[in-house]
Amino acid sequence: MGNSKLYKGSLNTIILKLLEESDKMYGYEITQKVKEITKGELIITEGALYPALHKLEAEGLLDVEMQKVDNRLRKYYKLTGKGLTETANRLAELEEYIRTMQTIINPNWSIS
Amino acid sequence: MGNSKLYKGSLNTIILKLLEESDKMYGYEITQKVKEITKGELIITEGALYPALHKLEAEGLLDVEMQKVDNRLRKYYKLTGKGLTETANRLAELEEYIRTMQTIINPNWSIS
DNA sequence: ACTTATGCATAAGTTAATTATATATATATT
DNA sequence: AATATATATATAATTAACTTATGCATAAGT
Repeated sequence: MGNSKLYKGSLNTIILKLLEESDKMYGYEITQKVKEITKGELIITEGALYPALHKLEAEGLLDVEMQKVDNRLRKYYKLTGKGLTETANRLAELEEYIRTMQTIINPNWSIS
Repeated sequence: MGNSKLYKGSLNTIILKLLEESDKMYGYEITQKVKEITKGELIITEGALYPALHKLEAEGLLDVEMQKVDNRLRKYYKLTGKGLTETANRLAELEEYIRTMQTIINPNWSIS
């Protein structure tokens, strides 16, 4: 993922947010969607994505539904009730993180 | 650090930015400064801080200067020329990261 | 015929953290 | 006087989230 190490730790949040928006998605679709909306800035590799999806499923945040399209297998993931709640939590954490980091970048504390 | 995993990967950037502002600082001072400016949101633990400082030094981004104050040892760190350049790069990466994540949080792409 | 795109999966290695421990002096509290 | 908290640095063992590499399989483009 990404060119900088900062993305480490944010993959789960990204997946959850996308599923909140799109109801259900399959793995490959997620990688393409992220590439599209970030204009190529963020590339989700399979080695990161699939283990992450499996973990979120194991935690009860996602439900899976298999489907065969054009003779190719797709695994559609969607948020569970628990997953929806957790998505809100993760997004709040992300916003808190961004606020904190902007406090550090924008040092009004150096003037005082 | 922090309560969420998002901070993973941003410690180096934080250290570099603080040193850019304050010229020279010692480890313990960094932990206190971060605690202060983030109002307790972000706690830098020693186990994370000192290895990070040593690594930044090994990479040639920081210079060290020992000093004894009140019979206690302090290791003051300051940016090298290379470190100053790298600080700018890391901050640009951080801003790019924040922009990207805000694109994902703020999904105008779901309307189209 | 060959490459690229679609689609999922896992194993080995890396790295930045956490957690725990260690040492030592100074100051505040009971 | 004894004890706890603050100041100051350090490292070792473990964990977690990645990267990199590999593997399989079908569809579409050149």
